[in-house]
Amino acid sequence: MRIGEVARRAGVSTRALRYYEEQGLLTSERSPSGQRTYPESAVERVRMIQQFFTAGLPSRTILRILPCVDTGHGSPEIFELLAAERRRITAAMEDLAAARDALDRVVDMANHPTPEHCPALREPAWAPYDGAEATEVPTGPSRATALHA
Amino acid sequence: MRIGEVARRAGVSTRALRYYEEQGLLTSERSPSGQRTYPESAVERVRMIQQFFTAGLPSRTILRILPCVDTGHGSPEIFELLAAERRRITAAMEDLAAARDALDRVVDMANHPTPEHCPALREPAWAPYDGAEATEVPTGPSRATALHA
DNA sequence: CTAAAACCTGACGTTGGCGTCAAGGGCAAG
DNA sequence: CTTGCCCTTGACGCCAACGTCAGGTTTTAG
Repeated sequence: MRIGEVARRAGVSTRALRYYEEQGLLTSERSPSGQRTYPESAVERVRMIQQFFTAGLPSRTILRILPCVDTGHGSPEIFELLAAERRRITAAMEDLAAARDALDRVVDMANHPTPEHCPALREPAWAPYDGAEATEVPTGPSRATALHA
Repeated sequence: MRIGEVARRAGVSTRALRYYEEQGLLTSERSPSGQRTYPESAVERVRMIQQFFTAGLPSRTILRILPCVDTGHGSPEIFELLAAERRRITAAMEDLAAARDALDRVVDMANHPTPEHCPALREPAWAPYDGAEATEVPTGPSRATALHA
């Protein structure tokens, strides 16, 4: 299998695959003409790599984990690394949950304008912020709708 | 309150606070000599900003959310933005859970060196990931069956 | 045979949330 | 007055996972 098919099937760019190889995360055979050739298992390997990247693991960490995946065993240091990353992930999930709840609180506050749930109405602390400056952001007052997230 | 105390109490650097101000996320009065002065509420505000950053919200998005926090109401676009970010966060949590489970599988694999549980030595896939929908999604895989309530 | 894909190797660009000097000003204590 | 700590603006550095362009080769379809 050549690089393009792996990329399509794994849902990444060919650039990413070459980058993974550069980082030592992925190996490839070469055809006589120099083109990369991959086994079927590469697709899954790439998906796993992607999963780890998505979870915020840096490539160097993944590089240390993958041999353990390949061989099926690892040193105590690797186990500690795995445990540490697991803790990091758990902490990140808690942070995300907290931020999500914060967003929910914002929505609730906007839906129920009661002073009890609305610190902005209790204290005039950040209140002098509202009018002139907060609506327009960087340059030129003429751009109304350039927003598309 | 001056910048140093806000920084200490909010657990960020003074550089970060100046950066927030530069991005329009935080305002300050100035003393006659030009030093920044903050109200008590700034500490809480900074913590909220940090929480959003930790959750992966870019500063421009936070910039659009904060006025809603301040005033207690927002336009429909803001509500859609909040909803979209909430979905992003939920998806990110699912990705994290999937990666965590992948790590757990690595550990299990290393603890039980039986070929049945060792995909590196066998054929079958080792993730609840099915390659069926691997057609074309360039930005971030975030598909996971409901494993979180 | 030819033209379009697909592939190759560099190599520079991007993005964001700061860190980190650099060079100076303000202000209380001794 | 001077020491020392905190503050100011400005500007460059950084890191990581690629995107993207350039310029050339290989494979494939017609």
